[in-house]
Amino acid sequence: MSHLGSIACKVTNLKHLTQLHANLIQNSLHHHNYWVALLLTHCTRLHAPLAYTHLIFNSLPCPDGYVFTSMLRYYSQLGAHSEVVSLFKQMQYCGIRPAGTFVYPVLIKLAGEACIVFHAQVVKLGHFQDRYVRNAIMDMYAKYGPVKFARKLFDEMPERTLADWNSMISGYWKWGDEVEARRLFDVMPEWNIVTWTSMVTGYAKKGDLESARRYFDEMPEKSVVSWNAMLSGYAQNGFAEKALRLFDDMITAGVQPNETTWVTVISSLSLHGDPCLADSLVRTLDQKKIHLNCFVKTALLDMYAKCGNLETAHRIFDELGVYRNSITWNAMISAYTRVGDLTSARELFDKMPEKNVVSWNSLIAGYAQNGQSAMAIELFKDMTATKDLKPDEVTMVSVFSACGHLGALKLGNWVVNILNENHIKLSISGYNSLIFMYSRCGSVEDANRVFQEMETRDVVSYNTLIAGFATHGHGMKAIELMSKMKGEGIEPDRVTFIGVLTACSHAGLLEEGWKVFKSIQAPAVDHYACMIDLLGRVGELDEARKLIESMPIKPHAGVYGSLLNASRIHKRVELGELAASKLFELEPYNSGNYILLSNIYASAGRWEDVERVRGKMRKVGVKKTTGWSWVEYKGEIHKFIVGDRMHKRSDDIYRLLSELGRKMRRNGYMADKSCVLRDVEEEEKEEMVGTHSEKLAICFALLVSEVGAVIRVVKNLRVCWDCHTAIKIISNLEGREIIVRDNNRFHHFSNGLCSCKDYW
DNA sequence: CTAGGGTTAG
Repeated sequence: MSHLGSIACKVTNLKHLTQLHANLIQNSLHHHNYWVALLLTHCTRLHAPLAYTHLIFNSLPCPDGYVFTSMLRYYSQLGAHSEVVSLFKQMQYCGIRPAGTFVYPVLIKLAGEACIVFHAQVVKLGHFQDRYVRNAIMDMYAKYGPVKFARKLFDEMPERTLADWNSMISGYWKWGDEVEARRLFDVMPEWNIVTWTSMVTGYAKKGDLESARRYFDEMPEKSVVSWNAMLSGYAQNGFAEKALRLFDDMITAGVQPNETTWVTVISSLSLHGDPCLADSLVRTLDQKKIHLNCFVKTALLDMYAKCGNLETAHRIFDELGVYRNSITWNAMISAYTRVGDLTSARELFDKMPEKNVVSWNSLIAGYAQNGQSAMAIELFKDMTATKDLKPDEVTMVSVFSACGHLGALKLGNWVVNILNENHIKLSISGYNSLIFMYSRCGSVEDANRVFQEMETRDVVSYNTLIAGFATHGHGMKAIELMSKMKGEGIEPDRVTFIGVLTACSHAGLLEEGWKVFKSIQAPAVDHYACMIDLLGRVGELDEARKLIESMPIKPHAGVYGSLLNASRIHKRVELGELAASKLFELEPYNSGNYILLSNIYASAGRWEDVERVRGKMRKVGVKKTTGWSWVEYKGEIHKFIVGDRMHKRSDDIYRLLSELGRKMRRNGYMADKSCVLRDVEEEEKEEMVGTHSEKLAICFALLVSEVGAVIRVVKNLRVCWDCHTAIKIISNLEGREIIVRDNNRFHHFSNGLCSCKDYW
């Protein structure tokens, strides 16, 4: 017996546990309640697999109260609520009287919403005299609410232990009541490590790291838990470097890191995405013979995934087997979405047993970030149909972004309704995504309204609205907003200047643009590209060329792209050729450059050169990028591609198209080679042939929309110039306002005119 | 036996 006792003391991992188990079987002690209860306790501590724990529990012919209690604890740790309840029933069925001291704390922690019932039952059974039980109930109210009930019990207690004070304090932190938490801390008779640590965690969760650090430094003594609290405070608030430095301090202070410490350290390191660092970390863990529990393994999985090593990540995922929890699944799902493998991500998501908000958010964000906005919104619709799950701010950020990309204002407003219905509070980044959505949906007024409503704004808020002004061609407003942000003490960054210069460019504000450009300390390549775009659009092409020649840094494709586009606007063949030759070196597979150059030749009537460029395209093997256009109608996105025949209203659309063609000719519009009715010709056989997508989308909108309503179309590329002319005519003939959003700006057509100046 | 620390999504 005594040797078993010494083995039992040394159970620090699952291998030891199975050894002890084997020893018990050898000594025929595996039907002994005492030993089984001990084994089950170890199972809880070591997060043993469910099947193994069941095996131990089921081997007992008649478990007693202690064995049941151990099993309850195991389930409670897993969060297996229904199992706890059924085990509790089984216990009562077996006639085992619940030992309040042991059973109730376990049950109560799981009960959550059912807490009042348990509270009553405990009082009825007379367990309320027990201070552990009393603390457990109070702690339950403190954690799950209403926190007022906890306070009532706390105030009515005949005597209060330190644990009661501590429960109450962490309860207040949990509900965000910093004032009350601090007040209690200040008036309580004595403090221990737990008290101090709760204060550190409380402030850290609030994001007030200075206060957290102050309490941490003032603590008379620290445990690993205290260090871990401070570490995760830094890590959770995005200060990975500070966390790692604190970890060094911890080692210097001679504190042994435990598994929890490593979890935080690994997650801080994984932000670097450095494979070498990952390998050396794993070696360190191996050298120190650190036991890897499921938390550490999940953190490692995530780290490998972020370093681009998906094979190892997946291996860990497989190895974890029954140890997998929802976080493991989520980490694996986002590992796939990060590399754009949405099929695998979706597969995992569908297989996942218990999905939570993060699972949905990961996949929705995955779709949104990989250009599948419509899918993101579909998934969000599925999510809202799931009753026991509420979207949160993170969900909204992705969905707003998706609506913005689609330019789907009605959908966006529907999402805003859901936001209000669920009383979701938005942080700065939430508001920023809302600003983005409204400005990309064409409602820069709403974007501005949201911006004005914000209590605090960051540089992204300003940048987003400035970019919104830029796409709408409001140059002066963008410049004014930049002055305003300076006035409020927020320094413009690289992105701000890109926004303002783009705005100047779209509004033709040469002088103001120059001023802004000259105010940039060390302009980046992108700023040069914007400035060259501005010079080019207003016709200062030689100035633009001079600016390129004077650049202290190597120009990139954007710079020559601006020059090429300007050459197209102002029909400068030789300059266009120069820009194009650079571009064919820099990005030979970008079809847009070939198209622009051939358009320049076409506008000069140099058809042989047009043919030559097309020949070059074929030779290099460049395929024309497929452009999509879409229209929002009744909460659905209707998407069109060149020559689309897939849409269910296709026949009607083409009928309308030819009707429009006849109408144009009757009104004297000529269909010449460079304009109006020209569609992609047979010559581009291998590619998509037919009517351009924006024309199809507009026709669809004409069919379904109410008379006189504004038509809104989004295209994911530049509106091609012949379509641009055609849309002007359509707006005139049909008396309709048509708004087309490009990949970089809004075109506002009415009465045969367009708001932009750079198309013929 | 009660109270403090952990991994995932924007």
